[in-house]
Amino acid sequence: MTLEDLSPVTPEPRRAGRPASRVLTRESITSATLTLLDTVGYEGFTIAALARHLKVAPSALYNHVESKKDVLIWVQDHLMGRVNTKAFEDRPWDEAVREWAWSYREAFAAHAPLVPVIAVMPVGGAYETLRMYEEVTRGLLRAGWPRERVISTIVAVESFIYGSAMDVSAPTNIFDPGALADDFPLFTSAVTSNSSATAERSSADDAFDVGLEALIVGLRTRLESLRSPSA
Amino acid sequence: MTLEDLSPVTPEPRRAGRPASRVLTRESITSATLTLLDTVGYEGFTIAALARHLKVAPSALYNHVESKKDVLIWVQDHLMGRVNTKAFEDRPWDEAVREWAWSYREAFAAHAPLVPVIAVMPVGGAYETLRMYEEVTRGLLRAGWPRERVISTIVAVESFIYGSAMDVSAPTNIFDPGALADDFPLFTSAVTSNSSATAERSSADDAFDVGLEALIVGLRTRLESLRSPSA
DNA sequence: GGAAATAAATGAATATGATTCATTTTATGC
DNA sequence: GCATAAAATGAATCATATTCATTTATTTCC
Repeated sequence: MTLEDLSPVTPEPRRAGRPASRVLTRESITSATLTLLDTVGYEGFTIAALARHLKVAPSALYNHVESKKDVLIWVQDHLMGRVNTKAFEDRPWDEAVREWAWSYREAFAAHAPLVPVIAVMPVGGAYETLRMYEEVTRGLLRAGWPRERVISTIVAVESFIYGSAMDVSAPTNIFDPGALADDFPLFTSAVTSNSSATAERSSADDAFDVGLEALIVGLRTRLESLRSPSA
Repeated sequence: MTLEDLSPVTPEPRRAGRPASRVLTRESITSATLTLLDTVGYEGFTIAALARHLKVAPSALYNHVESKKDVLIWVQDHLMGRVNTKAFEDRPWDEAVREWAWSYREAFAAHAPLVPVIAVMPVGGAYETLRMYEEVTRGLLRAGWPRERVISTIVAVESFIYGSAMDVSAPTNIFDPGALADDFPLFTSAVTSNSSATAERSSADDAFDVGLEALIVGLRTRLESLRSPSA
């Protein structure tokens, strides 16, 4: 037994070469990334920091991903698992859309930097993402949406969700016109009135509610007109 | 006259020290950035490349901006000048919102990487941005929107626009489920039907139209209920 | 009108971070 | 049991943004 064996802080630095049992898996990498993001945010999320959390050398990660972006893709698919689609099983479509949309925004509100990535990422191979879409599609079809209108409906609501998820991380006083207030009096007074009107919930929650309810009303009208192709 | 003076390709390398007339201005930097972005896109947009276009040393730019992000902020405010708000002057609010939203999306569709920046950027000091908001606010107020509801209405529509602007740059086959098609049959068939349904316009345009029209219908309902506070 | 301060350029570091490569060790397939 | 592939280390490498010392010109102030 050497002196090193007595030190509890530095277990044994792993020597080079393939270890007896694998240290890194998709799951361990995804989970460490989520912990790291919670701690240091997206600015502090570096390959070096992730490797440190996983107790491996940075280069070890490249046996499992091709780039840092791949890690983020794993994270985003994982987060899709938190999106609640169960109301599509047995509730009216509008209620289900409401529940789905709120949980979808919630899942990504704390991950705004992922949103631009998700928005343009092909879904092939992203299991959780496809599962989510499958369930939403099932719900809309059962409610009577024509099959060829399902995707555009989903994309429309999703676009609103993505924009709203980014809005959550905006500073509360984002609309403060500052020194230019006098040049833009109408907007300035609207901003002031808005602050007093939304004392309770956050301004972002309020706008999301407004937009989502408007979308649902509009989509209901659309569904009705699609089912009675008279006008 | 030296030999160098005869070469048309290499004018005179500017020597160190403040030049007689300034080379860099907010306008020259913004305009060179737009040209550069058109040429090489956001991946190729580096400080070195921008400096090359402007025929200055990279470090010269830092006399005018604090960071690369500042350049993007100038660009985004510039692009806001392309957003069409004139219908708010004399058209019904729903028509004006439609025109505004399409032009807003158009202005940023080719600049998707800016969207996450805009979405969380304080507007103070951004002149074109504030001007745009002022005119939208004027239009909504004139149409009878309560002042304290204007901001949440704008944010709701804007969130949809931001999400949709990112959607434009998504690959056309983004929803191809690939090898997992058999596991998600409903979604897969919806994707197939969607492709045939939107042969003419792009799928992104179609979804934007669906969402925007739904939003307008829903907002109209909301405006009516706000003006007759009976129910 | 001249000195001091400020602005705006150059060019040479510097810092950070992702990624690559050679090497080592171990597991796995035949 | 051997050949091959997988999975780790550690030491480069590379791309980029940013900083710093220096130079020159303009502007400000007495």
